[in-house]
Amino acid sequence: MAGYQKIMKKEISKKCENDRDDCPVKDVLNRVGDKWSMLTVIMLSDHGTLRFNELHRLIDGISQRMLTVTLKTLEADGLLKRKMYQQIPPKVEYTLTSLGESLVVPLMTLYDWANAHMPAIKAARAKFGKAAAT
Amino acid sequence: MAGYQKIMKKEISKKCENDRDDCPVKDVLNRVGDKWSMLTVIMLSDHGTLRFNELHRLIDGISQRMLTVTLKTLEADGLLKRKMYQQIPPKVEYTLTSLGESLVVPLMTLYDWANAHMPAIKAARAKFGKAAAT
DNA sequence: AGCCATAGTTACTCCAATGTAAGTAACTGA
DNA sequence: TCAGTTACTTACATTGGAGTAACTATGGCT
Repeated sequence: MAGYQKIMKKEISKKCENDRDDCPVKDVLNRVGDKWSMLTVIMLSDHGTLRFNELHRLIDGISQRMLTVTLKTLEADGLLKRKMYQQIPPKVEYTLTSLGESLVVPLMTLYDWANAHMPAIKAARAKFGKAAAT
Repeated sequence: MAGYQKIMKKEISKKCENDRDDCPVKDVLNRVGDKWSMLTVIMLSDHGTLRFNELHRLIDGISQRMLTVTLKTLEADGLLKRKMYQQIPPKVEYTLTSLGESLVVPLMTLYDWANAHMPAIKAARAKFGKAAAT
């Protein structure tokens, strides 16, 4: 393993050992790891700007409540911005901030890893299931 | 944004739109995003090989049950391997597989991002909290 | 008058993840 | 004889994230 990664490993471990309620990775994973945030970020990254109901239609299966909740926490974290138009019927547009766009990069890395190693993981699961059944 | 990323973005969106229950990123996030998996992987990555109680002491706050559950799912996914020694009292050693080690790399990317942008996120939260209180 | 649309909110339920506490088997040292 | 060790398992309680459905306000359309 490269020297850089060795140094980072030490650091990551130290942070999470001593400071476990304030570990930034845990914090970020709590956001990104929920059911809808990542999908929302990806949709906005792909389509640029979207209205509430456009997102609702695009993200298959999300309820109105979960969409508002997800959008609110993403907005609170500064990952997207809301633009309201004072008109009837209401119109609100959502767009990723540059912070939100920058999150797409590490997400991509994770996507690459997941995509590359999914077959290995599925094989391991199948094998484990068989071993447990024996 | 670079061409490579644009292509990846299209792909990630397509996968998650059409195939939402089999999106590999969601699957991986479900594992990595839980409360203890990432910490366990990091500890093992840092220390190489650890016994059950060594992990228990190292991961501050984890219960025995959660440690066994976490280790079992990580093992089922092929991210770590168990080595049992048939002796009394029992001795079991846990080590990351190469698959598990490879997961540390994207985790590092996420860590870098989280570390770099945490101040911005905290600032956004503080600002949002104030705006809501008004 | 009645229905549709937008962008939500409110009040509930439900379930899976997590936590707590105790029990298990086999041996060791005091 | 009895506590201590290791690596768990089992049963039960709790909690927070997610789901469902109904309700809100305003105006346009028919």
